[in-house]
Amino acid sequence: MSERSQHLPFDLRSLEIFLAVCEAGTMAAAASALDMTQPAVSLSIAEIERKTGSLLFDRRVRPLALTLAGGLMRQRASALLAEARQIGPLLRETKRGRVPSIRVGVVDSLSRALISPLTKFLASRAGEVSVLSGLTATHAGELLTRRLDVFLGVDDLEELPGLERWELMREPYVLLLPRHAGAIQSLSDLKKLSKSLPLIRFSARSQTGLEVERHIRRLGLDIPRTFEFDSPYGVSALVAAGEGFAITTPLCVYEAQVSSKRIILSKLPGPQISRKLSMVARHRELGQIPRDLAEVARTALRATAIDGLKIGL
Amino acid sequence: MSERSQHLPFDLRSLEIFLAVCEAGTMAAAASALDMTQPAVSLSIAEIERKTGSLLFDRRVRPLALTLAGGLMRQRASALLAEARQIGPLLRETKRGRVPSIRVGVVDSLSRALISPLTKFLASRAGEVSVLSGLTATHAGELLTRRLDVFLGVDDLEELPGLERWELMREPYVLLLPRHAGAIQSLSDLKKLSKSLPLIRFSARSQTGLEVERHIRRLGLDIPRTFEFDSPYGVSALVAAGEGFAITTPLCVYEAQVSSKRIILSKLPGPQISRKLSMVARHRELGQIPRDLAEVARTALRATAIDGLKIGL
DNA sequence: AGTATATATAAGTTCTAGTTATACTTACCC
DNA sequence: GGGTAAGTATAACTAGAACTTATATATACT
Repeated sequence: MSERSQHLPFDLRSLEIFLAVCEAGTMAAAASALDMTQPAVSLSIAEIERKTGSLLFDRRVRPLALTLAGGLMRQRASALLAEARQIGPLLRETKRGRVPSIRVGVVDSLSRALISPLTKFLASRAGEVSVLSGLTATHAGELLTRRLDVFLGVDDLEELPGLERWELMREPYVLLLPRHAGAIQSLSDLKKLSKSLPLIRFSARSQTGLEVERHIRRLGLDIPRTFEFDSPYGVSALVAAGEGFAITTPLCVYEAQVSSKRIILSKLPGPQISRKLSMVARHRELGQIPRDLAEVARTALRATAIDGLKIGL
Repeated sequence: MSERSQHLPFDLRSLEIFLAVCEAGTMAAAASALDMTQPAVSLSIAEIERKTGSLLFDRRVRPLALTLAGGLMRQRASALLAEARQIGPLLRETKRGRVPSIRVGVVDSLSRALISPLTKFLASRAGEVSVLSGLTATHAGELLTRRLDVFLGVDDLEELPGLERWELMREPYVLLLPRHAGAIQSLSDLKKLSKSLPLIRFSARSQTGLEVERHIRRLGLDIPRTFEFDSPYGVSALVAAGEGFAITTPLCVYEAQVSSKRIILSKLPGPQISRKLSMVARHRELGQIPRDLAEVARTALRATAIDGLKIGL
């Protein structure tokens, strides 16, 4: 009961009545427009005034004049009702399996491979489609704060509850070398290479960068930090320019679209590592859409990976 | 009764309950958070679902999962409630004679004279102040569609009901000539002038332009249409450049701020005409504010008109 | 001032949102 | 797989909000 006091000083019905009075100019006219009696309208207005503690109309004049507070209430109330009235029809849309708007985050290294097929699919399931590129870590935060509905990236946020996850594919980390570099067969070849050419790195802000770094330490390589990039294009472009070599993945290379004449992909010597690409959405909020979306993404990634092979792995 | 059917399928209270369930994950938990019983929550949710015709939760799983429609409802409902909760506090602001936001239109030719004093005054009466410049005709439309609260211009919209009007001042139309032109004493001097120099006009979209045009016809002058401008600056600048002469007003000239070395203001020969500057607001919606605002505007215009005289009238 | 038109108040009625009590589901655990 | 704990739905009831009719009071117009 004590809770009730902090409640809203009006409900949508009373706002409808208030607006009807604003339009009609008198309570009596509003009452007949709303098909109710004049005292009901009078009481409803009086109730809002009592609960808000503000007079909305100046009763000393006829037709009624809005007070300062009343004018403000009119602006706000009409906006509020307009939005409220949209909701019902929007809900009905979802019954055809369509959602009014959907926002998807795609990690930079997949955007070239996925943006077009995802958008095409989503257009059939949503009225408004936003596809945002960026880092997985950023997207994870945005998913949790509801600025994104789904993201596709390299972290499945295993530790967080309330999410649904789909594995899209795994891809191996590989060596990306300038065409002129010799073949790298063994770990000692790699160590030698790292003396003559710098390692072009993914920044530690990216999940991929962190994994590469961890692996380098595991291999016992101690390579100074010279170049680092947030984006797959930066890494591949520098390798293509002969400025260094990189540890990356086929899809990252595909993403960058650098000329395949200037680069070679080769197997990483020593223990193999791979990265897992996942899709993450809030638990059961989008019905069938995530499941279908994951399938579309898998198909697109498989197709791209096959193309990616042509680069020369 | 038949009316009731087209009503909104929820009210603000039921949205609060719905959101509490979304956050709590179960109806029972939401009920205790809201300090009510579980069946009440269950019934409230069921009622929204019945009225919207959309299932919001998937009951076959626990904790409850949002359906497609439920996810959408969650987004919309939380936005709607956030706005609704702002209204109460905003209304309270108005009790100190302050209004949360006010939007004022000022006709271009007064903006230099008025913008600073009006803004200063409004800052004491509103939390958010917008002052927009433009043509009176545009502002009139915006006033009626509630995108403006007040405007100051050259039309008092006499024919429209539901508005309050304040006269700010009258100012005479005058001749604006390049410094090198000879004195114009009589109508025949003016006719002669119009053979050698073009008339720089206000566009017919502006109220001032229409009045000037009407007066020219009344004087029997037939002057070809060469230059026309929406803004006072355009007109004055061309006169200052020696490209023509104009029929304008002191405040329009002041507005343009062209060098007084290049221009002369002189009395219009023949019958005198003047323009009336008015302020218009929707009837009794802003309390005392319009009355005070009009006084501020009058003071500012008088001060400017005296300065304006120094230009050389 | 008198009349017509609005608004406020009073008293009674209906209907809704809440209650308690209980039956039914789902999830989980041995 | 059956038993148990936790959650949800349904039924029957109640308090109070939202309306109603009836009537008193205030404002505007002539």
